[in-house]
Amino acid sequence: MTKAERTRNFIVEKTAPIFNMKGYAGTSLNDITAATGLTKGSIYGNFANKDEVALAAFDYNFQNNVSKIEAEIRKQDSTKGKLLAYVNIYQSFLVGGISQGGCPILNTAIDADDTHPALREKVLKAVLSWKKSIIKLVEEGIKTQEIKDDNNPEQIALTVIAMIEGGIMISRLTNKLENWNLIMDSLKKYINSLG
Amino acid sequence: MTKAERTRNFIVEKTAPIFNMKGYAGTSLNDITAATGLTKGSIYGNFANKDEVALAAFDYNFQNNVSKIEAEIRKQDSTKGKLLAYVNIYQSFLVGGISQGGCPILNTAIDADDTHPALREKVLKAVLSWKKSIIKLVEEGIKTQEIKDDNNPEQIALTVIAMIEGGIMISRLTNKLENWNLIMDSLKKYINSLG
DNA sequence: ACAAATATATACCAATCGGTATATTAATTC
DNA sequence: GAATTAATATACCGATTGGTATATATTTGT
Repeated sequence: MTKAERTRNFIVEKTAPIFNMKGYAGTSLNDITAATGLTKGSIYGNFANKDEVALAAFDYNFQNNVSKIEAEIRKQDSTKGKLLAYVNIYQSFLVGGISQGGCPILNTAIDADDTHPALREKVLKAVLSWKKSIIKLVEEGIKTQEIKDDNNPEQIALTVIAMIEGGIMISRLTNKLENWNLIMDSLKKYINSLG
Repeated sequence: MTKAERTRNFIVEKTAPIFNMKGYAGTSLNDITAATGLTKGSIYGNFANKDEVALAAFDYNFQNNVSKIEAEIRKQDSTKGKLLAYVNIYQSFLVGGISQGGCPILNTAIDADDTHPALREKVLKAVLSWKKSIIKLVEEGIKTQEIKDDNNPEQIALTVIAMIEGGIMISRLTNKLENWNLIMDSLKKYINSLG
C-alpha cells in the first residue's frame, strides 16, 4: 500500500463520521482539514473535489456496515435468527458504535435525495443490495419451510428495512433506547409471525 | 393582517419546500431571495436571521401536515380506519402533494439531529405529539373493544410511525410507489391484527 | 545514496456565505 | 392629503466557501 493510498484511507476514515453527521452541504473543506490535520493541498492531491471525498466516505460507512452485518448473520443458523441479526447490528447506530451520527443509509438518503444525484445513486444501490440480501434469506427460509410460502419476500424485505430505519430516526431523535426496543419488539413479532 | 404579516407568511410559504428539500445548511439566503423575489433587506426586516426562517418553515410544513391529517381522520369513524388515515395522507408526500421533498418530520429529524438543537427540539415535539395522538386513538379503540387490551398503545404508536417514515425514505429513494404500497400493506395487516 | 516520482504545504483566487446600516419607497393614521 | 410609521431595496461588510498553481518535502525504485 503506497503512501497516497494510506493517506486517502486516512482522510476517508476521519471524514466519514463528519459527513454522516453534518451531511454533504453541511460538511466544509475546513471540517475535512481540521479532522485530518492535513492541508487543502493534501486533500486535493488525493481527491479531485469534495464530491469524491463524500462519495468515498459513504462507501466507507456502508462497507463498514455490511461487513459487521455479515459477521453477525454468520453467527446465526436459522432464517429468523439471521433476519433478527439486523436488530442487533442496527442498535449500534443509536449509541454510535459503528458510525457516529446514525445509519448512513438513512442519513444519506434524506440528505442526497433532492440535492445530490451521484450520492443518491450510491444510497439507492445500497438499499437495493440490502433488500436483495433479505429476499435471499427469506427465500431460503421458505425452502427449509421455516417461513410459509404464501409470504412475499420483497414485501418482507421492505417492511424490515422500513421498521429499522424508521426506528432509528425515532430513537435517535427522542434519544430513548426504550423506543428502539419497543419498535424492534414489533419487528420480532412480525418476523416470528412469518413461519 | 398587516403587510408585514402577509410578507412573513409569503416568505415562509415560498421557502418551506426549499428547506424541506435542501435542508438547513443546504438552503442559502440566495435561495430564499430567489424563491420570494424579495431582497435580503426585506427578508431581514421580517426575520432576525436564517434560523428564524427555517424554524418558521418547519412549523408551516408541520402544521400543514397536521391539519390535512385531522381532516382525513375525521372522515373515519372506526379506530382502525382512523389509524389507516395516516397511510392515505402520507402517500401524498411521495408525489409531492403536501410539501415537496418528502415528510418534513423525517427530513428535519435527520438534518437537524446532530447539527441544529433548536430545529431538533421542534421536530422532537412534533414526533411526540404525533405519538400522543396515536396513543389516544388506540386507547379509545381499546375502550370500544375494537382493539384488544393486551396491546401496548405506545408500542403501536411507535411502530406505526416507524413504518410510515421508513416507508417514505425507501419509496422516495427508489421512486417506486409499489414499494410504498407493499410496506403500507404490511402496516394494514399490523393494524388489523390488533383487534 | 541518489535521482525521479510522488505527496504535502503555502499562498492565493473569485464567488458566495450570512448579516447590517442606511436610503428609499410604500402603507397607515389622523 | 399630509405626517408618521412601517416595509423594502441598495450597497456594503468581513468571513468562509470550494478550488488551484506552485513551491517544498517526502517516498520510492534503482
